[in-house]
Amino acid sequence: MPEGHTIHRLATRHLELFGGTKVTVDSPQGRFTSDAGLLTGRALESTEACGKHLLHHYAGGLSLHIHLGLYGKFADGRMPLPPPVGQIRLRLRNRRSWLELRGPSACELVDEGQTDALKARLGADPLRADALPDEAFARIGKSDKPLAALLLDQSIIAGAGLIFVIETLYRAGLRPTVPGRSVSKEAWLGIWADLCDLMALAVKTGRIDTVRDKHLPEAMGRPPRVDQHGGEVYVYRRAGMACHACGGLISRGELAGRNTYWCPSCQPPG
DNA sequence: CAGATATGACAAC
DNA sequence: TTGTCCTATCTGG
Repeated sequence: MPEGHTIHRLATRHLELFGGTKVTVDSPQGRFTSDAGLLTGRALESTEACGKHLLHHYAGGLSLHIHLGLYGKFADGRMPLPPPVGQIRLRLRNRRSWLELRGPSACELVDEGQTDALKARLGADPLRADALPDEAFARIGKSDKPLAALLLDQSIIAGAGLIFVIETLYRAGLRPTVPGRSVSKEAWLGIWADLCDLMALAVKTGRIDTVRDKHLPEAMGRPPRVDQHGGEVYVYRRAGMACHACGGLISRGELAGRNTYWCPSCQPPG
């Protein structure tokens, strides 16, 4: 679930449900109990997504910082509260709605200085209107590291995760392993624009779709893809399957402990 | 029912 | 590069 588009949707959703109201917070699991007490009774003033980080800003200069990591998940609904199931780190409610958080890698209270520090260590977020691609290119263009690793580095680009990165590289015709140094300024601007488009679409739809119209199932006479993240993609988790464009078999590799995927002929080496 | 796996990030060698 | 953390879900036996 949690790439940047998910976090941006959550920021909007949480403000809709809880903005301007005082919240009651607890931690059925017990790992956020004392902090829950500090939040209870405060009004949610605004929410914000910075890359994959979610911030709730509460009255009195106190903010809730959440990072979902690999497994984190939110659920919400209308009151009354359902009986707690599983490990609920944080539960938040007002008169009308409830919110549950499970499995985050970060769930903590922070002050303004800490939110500033967080933002300072993040790179450009393709989902933020004010983001510019130049600083990222300054780092990519002088690095020997694989391009996929550079794009996943949140201090270079904030918010893109494995699916967006792997799919964007497919669409650019570049292997995940090409060194950053080998990417031209023009190629980089194309990748950046594509990330902005794909991620903005995902914010609208709530799923990651990267397949161009001419390669969609309807156009290609193939069955639509049904799986966990739900979108139509070219290569992510499609190792051994046929490339939608050329019919060749998709490859899988490993990069810093994560799976990478590419089409050997659509993304030629070097 | 055990084991593997997951869209992430970090510390420690 | 390896290990660790967090939780749910899917796989195979």
